[in-house]
Amino acid sequence: MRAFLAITKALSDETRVRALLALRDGELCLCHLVGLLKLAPSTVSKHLDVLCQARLVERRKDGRWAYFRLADQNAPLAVRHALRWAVQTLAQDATLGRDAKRLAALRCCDLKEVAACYKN
Amino acid sequence: MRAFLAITKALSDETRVRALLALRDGELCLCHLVGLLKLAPSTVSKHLDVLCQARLVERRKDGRWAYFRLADQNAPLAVRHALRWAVQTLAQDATLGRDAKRLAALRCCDLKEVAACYKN
DNA sequence: GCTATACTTCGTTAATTGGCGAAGTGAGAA
DNA sequence: TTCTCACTTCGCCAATTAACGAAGTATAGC
Repeated sequence: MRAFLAITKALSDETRVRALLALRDGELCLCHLVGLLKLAPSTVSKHLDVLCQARLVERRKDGRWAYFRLADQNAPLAVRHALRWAVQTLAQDATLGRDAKRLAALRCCDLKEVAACYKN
Repeated sequence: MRAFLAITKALSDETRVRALLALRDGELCLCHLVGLLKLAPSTVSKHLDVLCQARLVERRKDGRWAYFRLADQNAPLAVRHALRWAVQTLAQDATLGRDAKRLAALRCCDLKEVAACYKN
């Protein structure tokens, strides 16, 4: 029950769902997600932590950068099924479609450039 | 996205999950659920309303009694998949197992007897 | 009609949660 | 070793939410 509720709570916030689905096409670092979601880095970091606690997302540290990616085959069955359900259900979502376009652009940028989101 | 979040929010509270899964073996009236969950009738009614809004549960009025049952084949695909996922994932849950036992007893009782939960 | 009853709605309260900026951490650059 | 920078943690505030009891609604029985 605990693991189940961790998953449903993680999926019950639009910002977190957008962050999660943004990882469909491969890993991103936090500054990518900050650029996409246009929220404070601390806020985005916290959301990603919730997704990691639920095991929907995995974190990888590379130097100063933190990369996030969707859970893989090693994740619990409940997590994999939840991911599949979410991706299928939201396949046609308009907001996520717009996000995907913005992300395609962000992915092409140099990391240094993307990380300019911190320069305020 | 709106429908998706309605489902995940509905599933993100333990009380609601217990109420939902209690309906696995057929419909129940509110007083059954009040007896199971041991919460105020107004609280349980509100939780069931959230589940109905998400279309996970359907409500049927029969005289003074309100019966609730799981969504059927007419429900949206997203709802049916969510239900299947929840039931599968929580198949072995200890709390829900205990609930099932208590429910088996409650189902045998006369409705008048069950509705004694209002007599406080 | 009138009353009792099963449920819902409303208003309040306490706890949780999402947001922010400031301060802290730790790895690479200088 | 000192500084910079990407990120995380902390403390705060506003908004949301789960809980309750009281009041409202509607139906069965007298």
